[in-house]
Amino acid sequence: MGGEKNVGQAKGGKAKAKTPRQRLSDKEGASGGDSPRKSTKANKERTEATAKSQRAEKVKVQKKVKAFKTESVESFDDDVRFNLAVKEEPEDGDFVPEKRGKKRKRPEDEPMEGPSCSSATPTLNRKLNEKDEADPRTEKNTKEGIKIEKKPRKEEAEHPVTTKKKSKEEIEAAKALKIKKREEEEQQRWRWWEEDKYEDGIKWKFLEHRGPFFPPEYQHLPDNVNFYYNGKVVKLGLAAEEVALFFAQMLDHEYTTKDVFRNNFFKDWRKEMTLEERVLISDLNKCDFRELHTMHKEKVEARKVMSKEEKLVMKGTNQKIVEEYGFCILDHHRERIGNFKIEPPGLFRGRGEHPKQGMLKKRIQPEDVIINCAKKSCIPEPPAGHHWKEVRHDNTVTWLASWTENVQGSCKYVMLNPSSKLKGEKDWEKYEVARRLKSCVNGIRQQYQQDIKSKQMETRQRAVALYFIDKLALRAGNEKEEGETADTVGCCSLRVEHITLHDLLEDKDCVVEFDFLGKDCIRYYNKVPVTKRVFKNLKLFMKNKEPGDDLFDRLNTCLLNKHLSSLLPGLTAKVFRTFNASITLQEQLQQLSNMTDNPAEKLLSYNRANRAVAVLCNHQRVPPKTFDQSMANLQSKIDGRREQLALAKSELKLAKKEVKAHSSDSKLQAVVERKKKAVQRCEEQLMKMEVQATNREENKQIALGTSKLNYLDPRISVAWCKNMEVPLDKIYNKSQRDKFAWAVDMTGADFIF
DNA sequence: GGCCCGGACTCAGAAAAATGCAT
DNA sequence: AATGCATTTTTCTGAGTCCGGGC
Repeated sequence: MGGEKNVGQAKGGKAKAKTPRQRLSDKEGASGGDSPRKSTKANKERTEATAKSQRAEKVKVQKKVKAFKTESVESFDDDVRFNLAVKEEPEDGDFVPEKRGKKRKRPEDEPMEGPSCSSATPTLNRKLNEKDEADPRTEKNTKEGIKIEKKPRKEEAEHPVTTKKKSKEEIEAAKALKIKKREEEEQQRWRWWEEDKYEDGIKWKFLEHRGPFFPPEYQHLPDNVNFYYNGKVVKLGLAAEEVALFFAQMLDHEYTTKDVFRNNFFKDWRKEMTLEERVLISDLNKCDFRELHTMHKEKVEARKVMSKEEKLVMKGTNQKIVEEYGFCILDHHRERIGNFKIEPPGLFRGRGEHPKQGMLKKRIQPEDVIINCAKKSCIPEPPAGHHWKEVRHDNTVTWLASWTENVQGSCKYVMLNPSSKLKGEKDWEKYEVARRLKSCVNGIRQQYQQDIKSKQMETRQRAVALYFIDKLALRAGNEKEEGETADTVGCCSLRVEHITLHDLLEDKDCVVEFDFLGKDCIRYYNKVPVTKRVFKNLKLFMKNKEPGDDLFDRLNTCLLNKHLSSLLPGLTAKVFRTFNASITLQEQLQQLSNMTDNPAEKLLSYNRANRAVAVLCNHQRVPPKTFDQSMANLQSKIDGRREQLALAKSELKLAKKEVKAHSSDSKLQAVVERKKKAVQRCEEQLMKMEVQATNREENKQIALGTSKLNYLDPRISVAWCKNMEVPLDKIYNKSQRDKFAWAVDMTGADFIF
């Protein structure tokens, strides 16, 4: 689990959320910070391991990818990313589709009038019913003008795999059908990127959905499964029993060994008990959940070994739920909802040393849920006997339903799938802002270099922070309320204890050593040479401060972002992350890949470029438990193949000899050809496996997904695929292609970020 | 007029589920 | 063809960022 990786080992003690007024000026003495949080030895060792391999990985990537981050001491100008010549490109500032297709006007009737409730059956329902009879994919428009873009994800269920054996033709036919369907799907896709945008702030004109899906109510345990307290069977009431089961289910998890988790759980559990239960059960250590735990494990196991038929039935019922609740109608188009299921109750699992871990996350009732939909739409029915908290019709927001979660008091939303217009449009815009930054980043960099010399302390701090955000792609670092969350920081909230200054380290001058926990308690460890000016300023910022004091005591994200938006409308700290990630990908792809490479090598290059970004953004993962094993397996496979290749080669030699001996025997010639082919095939396979091994090893604790999904302008990848003649599905899987449909459609080989 | 608080949205890794692949 | 394991994809929900409204 995540926490294990990094939790609590980075330097740093307690969070010290300060209001700006409370902040110390750099001249005033600082109040005493608490002693740094102690970490267990085991934890520490884990950290070291992580940090070490992280460093190793960095070195590796740098070497292999020709140092995307040069460790140059002189100045940041030596950083390759900073030297990027701004290429002249057509200014498409106004967020306009780049090519393909003229703008298509929205059909006149489209905006306002949606389907209305006046008809007997709700629109969504009717749509579904129709679907059963006729293939809706063939009908472009219904009476209401709703186009069906998407079929349920799993086509197979419509054509259940029969138990009869399939002939080759059948398989072929199925394949062809699949391809055809994909094409049709593609044709029916809502090409929103070719339409005009709505006026500012308006997210939709019509929205209809069935409301969220609620998890089933809790059922009592079977009679033969018992909870024991102090060795005696105790029959718990429904409420207490349900919560007990939450804990029992997690018994294998490290969480249940943590004091904070156990205490929070016990406290909240007792609240769910009857008076009697509460009197009796006063010590968690005397609780025996083992039977509940076993039952749970058996249930999981049983699900695994279900028969094919049972699995199919399950699949069918799930599909029905998705069909009914998983889609909405937004401005005449059927769109997939992202999280239409209400989160079931359970125990809160925070990341890292979260002070609230183990608390009870309560069951959400319809009475807690606010529904958002169009006035003229068919209002979703609450479950029988219930009512909604509120039904509103706010088209300036994108959510369909929301509720307040009890542990942190924050809002939760039901929103659309990444493939939807609402998400896609925003995504596109994000990359356009990043591209705008590209065209003026040199000026901004010059300015903050100047600002570092400013007389104003605030300006200097802002400049240094921005330098870090730009150079290291750090997050902004909002202030957090102390004691409410795990102690993590970003750039603006860095504390003195999170950096160490080295005048000289490993042959480099002015090195800043970062060591802190970032988002999700992922440790950031990096040694970075900086300019003399930055170094001197850091020394000054740290003067007379305690380890727990803020490094940038005159700065916060609000101030920083205000400044940034004055430089370029829409510019915020996080745009730098997007920009630097995307530009790094583009440069790395340029440097690493060659048209003459074979397909496997091209993919390796892509992955390496992606990896360079993931390293930059510090996207980590826990190496899979089976990593070493699977690596060894692959290696032995490689060895096996090598032997095979050697054998094939010697056979080829022999055959050649034969041919020489009995010159021009056509049969023997054929044998030689066959052997040649065998050798070639062997070589190819060996190569492929070796590349795979390299890729996997380099990827051991780097997570590529986050950057691919959230930071890399998909148009870079699409253009690369076109240039390199790599099929797009080698890079993006189905849902990624759906998410980036706008980019796939509009991007040509000539795209430059 | 600034600051603080909460709403709305993006981004994040873990875990579950599905799929692929070897035997 | 069935099984079992590895890998990939999807789901889940917590953790950030940023902005605007109200005081």
